Amino acid sequence: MENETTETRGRILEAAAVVFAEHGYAATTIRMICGRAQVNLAAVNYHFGNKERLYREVLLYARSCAYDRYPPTYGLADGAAPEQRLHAFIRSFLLRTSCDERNLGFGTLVMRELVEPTTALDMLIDEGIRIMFGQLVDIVRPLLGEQVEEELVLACARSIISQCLFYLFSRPVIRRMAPEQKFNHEDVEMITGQIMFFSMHALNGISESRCRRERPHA
Amino acid sequence: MENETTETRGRILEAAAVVFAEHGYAATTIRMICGRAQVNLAAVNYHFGNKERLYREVLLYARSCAYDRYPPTYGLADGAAPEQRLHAFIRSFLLRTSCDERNLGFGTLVMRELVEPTTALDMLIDEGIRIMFGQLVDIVRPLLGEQVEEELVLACARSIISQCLFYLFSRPVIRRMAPEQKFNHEDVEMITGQIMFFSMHALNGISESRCRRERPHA
Amino acid sequence: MENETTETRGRILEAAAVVFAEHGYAATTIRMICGRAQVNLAAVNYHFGNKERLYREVLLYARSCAYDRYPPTYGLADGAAPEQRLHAFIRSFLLRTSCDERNLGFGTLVMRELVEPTTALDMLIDEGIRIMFGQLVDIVRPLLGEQVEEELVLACARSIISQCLFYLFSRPVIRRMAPEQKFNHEDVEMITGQIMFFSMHALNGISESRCRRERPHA
Amino acid sequence: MENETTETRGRILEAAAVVFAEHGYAATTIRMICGRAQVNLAAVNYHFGNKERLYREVLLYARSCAYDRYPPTYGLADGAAPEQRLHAFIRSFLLRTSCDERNLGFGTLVMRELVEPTTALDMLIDEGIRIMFGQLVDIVRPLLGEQVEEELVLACARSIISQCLFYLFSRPVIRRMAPEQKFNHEDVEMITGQIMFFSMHALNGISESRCRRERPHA
DNA sequence: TATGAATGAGCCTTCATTCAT
DNA sequence: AATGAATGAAGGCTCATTCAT
Repeated sequence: MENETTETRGRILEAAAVVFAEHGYAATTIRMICGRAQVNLAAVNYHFGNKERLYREVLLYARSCAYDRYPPTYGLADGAAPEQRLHAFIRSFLLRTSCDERNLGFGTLVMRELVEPTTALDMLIDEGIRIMFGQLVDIVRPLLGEQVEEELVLACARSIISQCLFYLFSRPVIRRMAPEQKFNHEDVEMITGQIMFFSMHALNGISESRCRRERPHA
Repeated sequence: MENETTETRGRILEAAAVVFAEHGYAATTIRMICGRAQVNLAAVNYHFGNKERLYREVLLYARSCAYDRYPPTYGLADGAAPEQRLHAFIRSFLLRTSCDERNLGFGTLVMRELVEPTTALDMLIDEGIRIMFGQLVDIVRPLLGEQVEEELVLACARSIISQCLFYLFSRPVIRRMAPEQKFNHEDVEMITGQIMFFSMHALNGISESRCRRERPHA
Repeated sequence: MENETTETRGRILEAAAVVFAEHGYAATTIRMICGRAQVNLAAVNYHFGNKERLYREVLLYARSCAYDRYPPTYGLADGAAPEQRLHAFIRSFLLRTSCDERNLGFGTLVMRELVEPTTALDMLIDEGIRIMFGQLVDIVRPLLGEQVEEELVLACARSIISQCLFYLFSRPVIRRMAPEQKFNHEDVEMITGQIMFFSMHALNGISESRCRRERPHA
Repeated sequence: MENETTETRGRILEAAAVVFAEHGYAATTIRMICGRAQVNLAAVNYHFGNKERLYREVLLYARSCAYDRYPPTYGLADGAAPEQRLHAFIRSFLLRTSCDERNLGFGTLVMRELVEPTTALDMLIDEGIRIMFGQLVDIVRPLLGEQVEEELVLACARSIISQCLFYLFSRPVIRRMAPEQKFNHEDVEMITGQIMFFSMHALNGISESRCRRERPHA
């Protein structure tokens, strides 16, 4: 065959991503997935072995879809300044984890994995989260000025990434408290601006205060 | 009698809070709860009607326990300055949602509810989250200077609360990436400091930039 | 309650013995058992934990039923001669393992366990088969005369017990080759006679030949 | 071509014999067989129609293998005396049903069929067991002297064959009670000797007692 | 001739819930 | 107030078999 994966296998994968994202691993039944994918109940077992292995493949599949669409350098020209790179990082992060259907629920899946870790979390950390956080650290470091302690860089990176995660985790709350927010693309631009606004003021403030301390008599 | 709750009922409540926090609503079985509480399997349905109603009562119970121990003004003298009030807010938030057993898993329970909302989330929002967030907004507003738009205050409050939530959500990841972090009381003090450091620089920077724009010729 | 076991539990036990004997462990479904016992499908799990534990209890239950009805000394007066004791041993063995319904399929169950051993076989050997065989050895020994080597006693005991087992294992064949055989009580008496006839001639012959060898000049 | 069986078909047959012998008909899955034979999962149904027909062919195949290696006259010269013919019969029976791999589990397969008869048992009886038993009867008859009733001959033949079967059926028990027994070729010679010893004493004793009764005044 | 893909049936087990006491 | 017994529903998984190629 030309296509390396069966059509059935692909249909299961797409359906499973949506259902797992919507209901979580435990509450998702194989029957739900097969019903949505319009395939036989035993197909999951045939193609993936069992529910858990299907879940792991779904995580990888959704991640690759989301990252292919929105890499951390999304919309960024080569040789961009650190501030622009931070902007692109935040924006692509939000887009990647938004509930756009074509992300296959990637954001929600990871979020669920954080709250109810399975063995798949180690996989996500080792092959994704660690790298992603490292990229952020490399972006933040030059923004803090020269010779800044690594621990401070890490703390600032955490403060920034936490603001991005907030719009992932608090989506249900915001949807209830402010239903007019839709988290569509315009909202993402606005939220990116707010996070940038707050964070750049913080980083600049920190950078300046360290300069003053460094050269107090200047 | 004043204490309308029997001992059995109380034992179920305490056991259920821990088990629900550890395994989540769906993965928790009534057998687990009754086993831990050393009561009969039918006791849950007798005292609480069904699993869902027990869960709602558990949320309320855990919240009241955590809030009683760590109110938002925890360790704060009357008439404190805004910056001190922000410090107390952040610190009490972290302590309240830490995994100290006496919090009965309150932080984890809320976090799970965010990821897998049930009808109980509305209850939590209306009777808790909204108030808590309002308190933060009232603390942040004066820190941003006079006549600042409410939308900006809200955005800053979100940026601050998101940093507090981060240490709740990313606990499993941090536990894997940096196992030396224990989230005990010393860690809370340190984290509070980091969040304050980043946020005060941001708030001060924003405040200053607005002053300059307001009175450019001064 | 007065009766120590529930009625449901007892009904399951009796039904399971029959069905396990008829179809074997693997081919027996819990549905068959519950259907026959007229109880809910989950009752097996409630009362016995799982299929395997039920099976072990069935083995013990059927054995105690069969042994209570036909102990190795069945129909034997105290101080009987060795030949009479052998007769009683063989007869009670055949009766115990016959397909009389009140034996709850004990013979068939053990036979199946021999062919398809599970962990339950160790239990049967340690608590039953070993003792039973030891009793036979103690009966055979005096029949072989004085100072006979133990290995010879064991070999003769095996030859005798094998004839008893034959009517257990070859029942399906005999039923097909000689359908007039019913293995009812009269048949058991006749078969006992045949086994005794063959075996006593063998034992007597062995005993005599050893006497001649011992005292060749006598 | 002369060899109408393909290589795949042959591989399945050999693998199936071993697996059926080891696990029994019900517990054997087609996956096990195809896995062992290194053929596609659908090959069984393609070559044999279904599991049951494969099983029947396996029985026939294993029997022909075992009988070709160890015919009832194995190691016997023409015109041998009845006692020698009995010795050869017993010895070849034990060898044929031993667990030597080249017997393809024939003994175990027949034993399982006795315990869990399928329609294949009729086939085995009509085409094998009946003939085999008739041969034994013809050997035993002259050993009992002249003009002996046929029913007595049959009973003695049953007593002898039962001793041979014993070492087939009680293998799991013996393996647990006396693990040093390996049922290799030396063991077969020894066991043959024991069965002969016991049985010849019996047959001789019966024969003599009948002579005495026949000619009491001699 | 041979196979990868797919399927429908069924099994063991678990669970929340209810009932009779 | 509390409990042991019982139940109906459903879930994950396995299996023999079939189909299209």
